[in-house]
Amino acid sequence: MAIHEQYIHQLKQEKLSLTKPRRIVFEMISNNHGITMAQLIKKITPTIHRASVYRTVTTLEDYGIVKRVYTGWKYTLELTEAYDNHHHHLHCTNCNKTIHTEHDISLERVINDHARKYGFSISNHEVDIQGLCAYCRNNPQ
Amino acid sequence: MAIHEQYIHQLKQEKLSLTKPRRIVFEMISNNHGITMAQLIKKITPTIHRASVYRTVTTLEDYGIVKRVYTGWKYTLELTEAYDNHHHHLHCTNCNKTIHTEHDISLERVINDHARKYGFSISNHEVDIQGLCAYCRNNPQ
DNA sequence: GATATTTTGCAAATCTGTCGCAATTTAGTG
DNA sequence: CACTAAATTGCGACAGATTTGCAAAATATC
Repeated sequence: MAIHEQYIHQLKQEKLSLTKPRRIVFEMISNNHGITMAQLIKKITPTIHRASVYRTVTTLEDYGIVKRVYTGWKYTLELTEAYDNHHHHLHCTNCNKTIHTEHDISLERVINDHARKYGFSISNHEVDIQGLCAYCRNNPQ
Repeated sequence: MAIHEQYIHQLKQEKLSLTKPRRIVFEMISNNHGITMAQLIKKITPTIHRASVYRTVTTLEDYGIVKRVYTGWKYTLELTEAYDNHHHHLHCTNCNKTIHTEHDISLERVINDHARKYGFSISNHEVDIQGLCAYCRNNPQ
């Protein structure tokens, strides 16, 4: 099922109206994984008002459709695992690009074990890795 | 060597003056791991001006002495690995407390392997785990 | 202690996110 | 398709967080 249909279906399920902001914000994020709030607002103002963008993102976050991913200090927006594959982020501090990694089962397992040692039950986790990407390593300066 | 001396030594090395804000901010963070910016400012205002606190934290961050750790949306301040043991964070979404975990060599290894698959060389990484702590699991509601 | 340099304090500006409320849009329903 | 109730938006104002320019003060060096 296309994520677009899944989305509309979930909205209906949750008794949320399908409004213009909700259509555009979702489309924007799903076509621009890792977009920042500032970029998002810039792109769709004045079609959609700033306040509505914030409200929409918050709503979609509450319903587990969108999430904020912190990379260092700023955050970017992505669809959650329900709409996209679970992955982690490699952020190159030189060229500033972010690589989205493939799902890695041993990483997941070790993280779970780590938390379990403390009697902790995980609902969610993020791994934020910073360093140099292959290109920047091989092309210094 | 006491971290205090290490700090003074590094400042000199980097040709940074040892000023009152730099002394107090460092001391505050090392004695209050996980303090928030707001708490920090509250504690040392008006001795040190807000703007100087921000500037100092940013400087110490640039030199790898202090780091901001994001837990969900807000961040807290800590000394980096150069001044403290490397660890990760278990954030309980119920009681809102954060557990600082012990160094876990297999977790480190898996994270390194994960990044290496992409030709990425790690300089730094954070693992942010959210869920329920042992206490809140056993005492629901 | 004099001097050059760095850093601070301050006030103003900017940025980010939130709020109340009237006007608009949406989802049903006949 | 028109009608109505409920949900949601746009807007402007607002609160808090962070940054900036610049003159004054503190620091490091000799």
